[in-house]
Amino acid sequence: MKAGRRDDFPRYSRGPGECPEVKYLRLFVKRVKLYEIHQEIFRCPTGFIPEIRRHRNSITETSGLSDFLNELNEVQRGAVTATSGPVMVLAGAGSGKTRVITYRIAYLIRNEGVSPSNILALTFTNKAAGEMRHRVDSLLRHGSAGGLWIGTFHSIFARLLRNYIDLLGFSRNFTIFDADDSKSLIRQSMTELGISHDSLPVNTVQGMISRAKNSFVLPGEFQRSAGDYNRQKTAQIYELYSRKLKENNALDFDDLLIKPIELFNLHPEVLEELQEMFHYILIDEYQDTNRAQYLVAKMLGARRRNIFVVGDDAQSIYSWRGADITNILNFQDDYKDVCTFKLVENYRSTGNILKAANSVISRNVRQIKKELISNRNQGEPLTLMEAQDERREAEKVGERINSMRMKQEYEFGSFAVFYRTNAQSRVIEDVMRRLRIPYRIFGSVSFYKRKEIKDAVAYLRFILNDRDAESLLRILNFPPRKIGDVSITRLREFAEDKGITLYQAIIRADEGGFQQRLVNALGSFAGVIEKLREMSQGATVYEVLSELFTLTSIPLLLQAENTAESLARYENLQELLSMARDFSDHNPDGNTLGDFLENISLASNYDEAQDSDNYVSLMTVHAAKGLEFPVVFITGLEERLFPLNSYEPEQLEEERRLFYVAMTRAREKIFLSWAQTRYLYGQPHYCLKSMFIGEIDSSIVQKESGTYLSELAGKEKTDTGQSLTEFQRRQQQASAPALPETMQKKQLDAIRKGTMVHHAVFGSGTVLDVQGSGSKQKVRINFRSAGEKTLMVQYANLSVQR
DNA sequence: TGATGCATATTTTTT
DNA sequence: ATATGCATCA
Repeated sequence: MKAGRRDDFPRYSRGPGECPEVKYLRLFVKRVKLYEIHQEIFRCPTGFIPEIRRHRNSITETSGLSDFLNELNEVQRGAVTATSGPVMVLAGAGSGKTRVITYRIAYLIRNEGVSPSNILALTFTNKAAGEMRHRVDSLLRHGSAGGLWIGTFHSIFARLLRNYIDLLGFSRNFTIFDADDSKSLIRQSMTELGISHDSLPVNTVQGMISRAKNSFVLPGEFQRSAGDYNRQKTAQIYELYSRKLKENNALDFDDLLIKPIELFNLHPEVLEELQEMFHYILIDEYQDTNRAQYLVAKMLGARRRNIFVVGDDAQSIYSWRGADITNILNFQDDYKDVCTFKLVENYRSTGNILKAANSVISRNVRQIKKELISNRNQGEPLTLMEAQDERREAEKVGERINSMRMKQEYEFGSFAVFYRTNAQSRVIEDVMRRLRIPYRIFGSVSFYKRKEIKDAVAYLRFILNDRDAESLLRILNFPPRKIGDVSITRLREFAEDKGITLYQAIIRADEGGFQQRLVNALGSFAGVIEKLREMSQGATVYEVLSELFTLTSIPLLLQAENTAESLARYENLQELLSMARDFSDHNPDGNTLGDFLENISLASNYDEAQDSDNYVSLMTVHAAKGLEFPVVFITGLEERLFPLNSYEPEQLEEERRLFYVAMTRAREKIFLSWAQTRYLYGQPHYCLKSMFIGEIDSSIVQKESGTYLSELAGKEKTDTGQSLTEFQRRQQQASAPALPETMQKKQLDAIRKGTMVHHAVFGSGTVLDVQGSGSKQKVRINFRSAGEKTLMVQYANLSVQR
């Protein structure tokens, strides 16, 4: 993400008297007309006189804006023009959320004379940031949005940290570690601490650390509050991991959010400076903010309190990543004088689609009630498709796409197929290919996560930051230089002995008493690095990368291998090369190696711009958020898949929101589908229809035969789950009798630590421990009469006791 | 040191 | 089914 120019950034050393506000702005107060639209929709404390800051030069031009505001409905207009003090906009799906933010920014600049560089707009995705910038740009005269701070939380704070991080003991050329890098560092930390990866999986630790960071719990506090054994171990790992990050002069994604908070706490003068900088703060997708983001936004906005948040609690689907739905639910408590606007007029979907979505989401308890109102016609009913298995399901989807494309005026690009888990995409993909339907999968392995790309990028990273040992280890023996694990271990010992970094050890390898062959290899490696580093001072990223490829012959090696895979990798490297060239061309004022790397680190695989080709879109429901399609297929609507194993009410509510997001993507038509059996991890499983199907108003759901579900109400009531409460349904499912032979394993998932089980020979006992999974799963059980035994789940024929 | 087979673990993942 | 990490052998 590129936003603004580096040089409009305030220097830390600059005194407060010189801040831009004093230079360009003067203050005056204006009474803003309060919009009295449906009291419920818009409430604002009475007697509230907003303070407005204006740009000296544009005070006069207020009239030209009326046309611009006419493009908004009343509530939207209210949200755009209430420019002072805290504002919350609850924007239902398809209600013109982005429009409100962009118009508000344009309004601030054009009408209120705010300087763009005093506005900070935070988003979650690069795509959203890009779109926002683009739309603001086209609302304003070209160029007048320059200096605007629009970007993702991560990219904006990465930029801020580049200027201040020396205050925290990092240097400004820090590397941003992605999830893989940090996993590997965590793994290292665990090994050093002698903590077995089996008893405490790396993924778990990574999750716990990330969650701690997202909640702004630092290692010290984590340690203090660590209750059980695993958490205590994790506390140690967290501590060591943080130290290692510092040694590497690296920040992980979460650090980009919490380091600013640490910085502000330690250096209030920096915070003040930024508070003087950002007069207006706007946050998109506020329901997805985690605690760290919440804190940092609150700190930045504390002085002027011009904080504007847009979100929809019903679309909060990232709680498992630390998003804290209470941030939006409690916004009104945090800012007592908040103006709240509810956007409920939906411009996207037909009446039936909204009716369906409303009927589903209304079952959630934790929510801010709001019902979307359609301004379109009723449209078609939803269609429910049942298939024997997932293959047949995919075929039905494909056949529908083909027939609708023939009959009606839909093109491939009108269709989207959603699924809950990525694993489901494979079959769909197969079938699409067979039916010759052009498709595109969103969110498969990210370009930047591919090995060859990561290797090349690791070189670039290391050139910039020679403390980045993670990258160093990646490239030291790639391409192979006969520097193996043994040599690396020795090298590390040598480095530790001398108290120098690994790279310094490489440079001084001749002092280490290593084999001459190794010294030579290390020397030639260092030669490559030094040469590239020198070059990187003046040359473009493209030139450095080309030189890298020449010096290391990585592309040549791949070409020589001449397998389909190696050639694909070769192509990817070429792609990287042309990306480097594009980058230099498109970012004339920020195209250093560091800029390029930051861009790569913070890019994601969902960012790719939609090209003009005409294809069906395949993606997970998560990836679909923020998009819309005329026709939507929601597949795999089965219990334990969608909703995915969620017995806790909170999780179930999140699954329901996810389903809500899926439905509200559709403009004209929704197909719901489920399969009676499905392969899961290579094992066939019988499936039950998802409870969500039964939650939709049955008068607008048609079977393929054309019968409405409401007509079947008497016969199939229990089947659709409609007459059952959620609780009853869960109960029924938990005790679902006699799943067929192959299904038993699934049911045995219920066996975990503490479960009471019964065994034909040993009698009853308590599960102490579960090891492994699948057909090799074993359990350790303490039997009341027979004592402790370890049994294979597969053969033990255990039954769960309640 | 590199290649090969074996065991293991598989939600979602804006950055 | 499939990818990934880990241990063992050539």
